[in-house]
Amino acid sequence: MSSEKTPIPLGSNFIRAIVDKDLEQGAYASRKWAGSPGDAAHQAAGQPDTAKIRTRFPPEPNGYLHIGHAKSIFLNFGLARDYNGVCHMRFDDTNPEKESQEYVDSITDSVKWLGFGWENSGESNLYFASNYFDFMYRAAEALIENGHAYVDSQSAEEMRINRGTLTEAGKNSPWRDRTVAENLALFREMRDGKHTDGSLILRSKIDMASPNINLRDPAIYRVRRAHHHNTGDKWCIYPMYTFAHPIEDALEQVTHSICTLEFEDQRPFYDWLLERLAEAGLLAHPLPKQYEFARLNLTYVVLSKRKLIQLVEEKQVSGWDDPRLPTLAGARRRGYVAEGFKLFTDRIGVSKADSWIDYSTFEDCMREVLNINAERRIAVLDPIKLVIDNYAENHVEDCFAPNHPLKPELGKRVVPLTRELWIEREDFMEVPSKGFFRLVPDGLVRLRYGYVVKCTGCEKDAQGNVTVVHCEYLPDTKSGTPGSDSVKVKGNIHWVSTQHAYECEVRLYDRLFKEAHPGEGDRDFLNDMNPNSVTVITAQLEPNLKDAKAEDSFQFERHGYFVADKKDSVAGKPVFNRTVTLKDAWQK
RNA sequence: UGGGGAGUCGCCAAGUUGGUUAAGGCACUGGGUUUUGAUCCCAGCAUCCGAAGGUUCGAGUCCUUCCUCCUCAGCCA
Repeated sequence: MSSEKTPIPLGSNFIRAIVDKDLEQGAYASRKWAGSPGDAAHQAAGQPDTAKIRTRFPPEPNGYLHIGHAKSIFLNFGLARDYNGVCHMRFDDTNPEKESQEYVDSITDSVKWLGFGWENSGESNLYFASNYFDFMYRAAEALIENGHAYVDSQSAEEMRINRGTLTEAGKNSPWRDRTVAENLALFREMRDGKHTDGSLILRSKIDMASPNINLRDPAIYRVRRAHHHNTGDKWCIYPMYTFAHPIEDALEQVTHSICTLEFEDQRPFYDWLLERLAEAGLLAHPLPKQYEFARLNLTYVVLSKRKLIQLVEEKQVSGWDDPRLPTLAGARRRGYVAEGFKLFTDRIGVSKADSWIDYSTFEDCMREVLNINAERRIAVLDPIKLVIDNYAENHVEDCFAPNHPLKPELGKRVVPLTRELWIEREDFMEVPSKGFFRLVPDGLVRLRYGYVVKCTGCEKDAQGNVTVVHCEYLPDTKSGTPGSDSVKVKGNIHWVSTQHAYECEVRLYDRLFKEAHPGEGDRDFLNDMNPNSVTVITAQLEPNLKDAKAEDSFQFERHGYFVADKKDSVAGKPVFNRTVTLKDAWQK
């Protein structure tokens, strides 16, 4: 048995492999944590960090979170959870012009909704990049003092020209050799509001000939007179992402800084900056390391912030929480559930390969958890009347329907049976197509949880449309009675008593786009929108559905999963959104 | 055409230091169960790892060349 292979752990991916190795080698064992973010001196006075690893989820509060962010959330928070670490919730708010409290609120809501928090044993790991502006300023001065940064007087246009191209080296700025004293004075003037927006900029001094354009003296601090949602008007200079992000990670003692692939080229600067600050004594080793993974691409949706904003602003959808949008706020209203997101992220994995996930994979995950969690109810979405001609006119009879076929402990509920019922229009065919085994003239079918009935015919209007279907019931065949099995039928249809039904608005949602890759090639993505992405109907529901609370999910049997709308439901009068249909091997 | 990445079954994705039969999931296809044409169960599903050469007793894993795709030239993140 020496050749026994060790089983591959579930959810194994390259990032976990890195963490495993780091932990095994004790790469971060010497870290200290003073209970809050801070520089080398601050952390040195703390205790050995009990968190084995620290990760962070660092959105910019300039929009709503979407399904793509969910991947990052589960990755970062999930890693921390699985490795006895901590994941920080951090707002990367270094660009005041785009950010707002509204976005901060929606983001925290969504992350909590997915099941994560940042309170750990009395410590809140909710942070803002803007909390670190003082340190960032100090770090910038340290860079200047050590000859690693300078104030440039070139215009943005001049800088662009002198940056060179992908294949040609850039040219040094004529201001690159200002003295430390001069740079320091100028930078302080920038801070003190002595210079207009855009007139001066602080740049790191690295190499204008670097083949990596991100190393050609990247800008790190700009003058920008804008009100910040958090720091108000305290600052008129703001750090750039490139400069701010590594510092945020370091101050928070983050070990594994995980971001998407497009930041790969920034990693050399990330390391360069942190090393320079460590040399200056502002930070201590071990320093955080950046790792990149492939962002999520999902068919039939758009995840770009620009496009999402366009859909909302042009009122193509009802708002950021439109149930058809891939935003987490929209997904929640749609009835998608957090546990389904977890399943989804586990299922798609994490790698560096660009990939497109079929939207159906996402839907399947939702079906899978909803199948387990959602109680069953009966709903007739496209009603047509069925009359049981041999059933007593005013009789009301109790039928018993299990709340969940997989969970008998959830009990049964009573649904009233009467002479006139609503059934699904598509469950009757006067001339059946091949393979159809529901209601047909002279055919037998079971009224689910009730009796077997025999169809006796139908009535039609002047146009030939069926208006009423007639049948007769077989008295000994009631579900749950000894005789119920006496007659075997293949068809099984659902129904609601016309006199008891809850007439209700139901929104049938479908995909927002009709193309797998909206806007692919030179098409305008708006032209790829599905004109039938929502159909509002009036359905006939089983009466107790009136008591559904907002955000309660149900399986409407034989149809799919539906949720009582979070926004438009009122007590005693919920309205429902279709989350996802059931799989249907017949219609396809 | 410079730099940095990626290419394993229809869609994802494991494949540590080369070791001999290429995980797993989803989808799909059969069959069974079923008062949801759902669920569930069982079975099947890459002689091949972007291509071509090479090294080796042995290569998805090493070397060479080539191909394809993504990404970087904001005082955005």
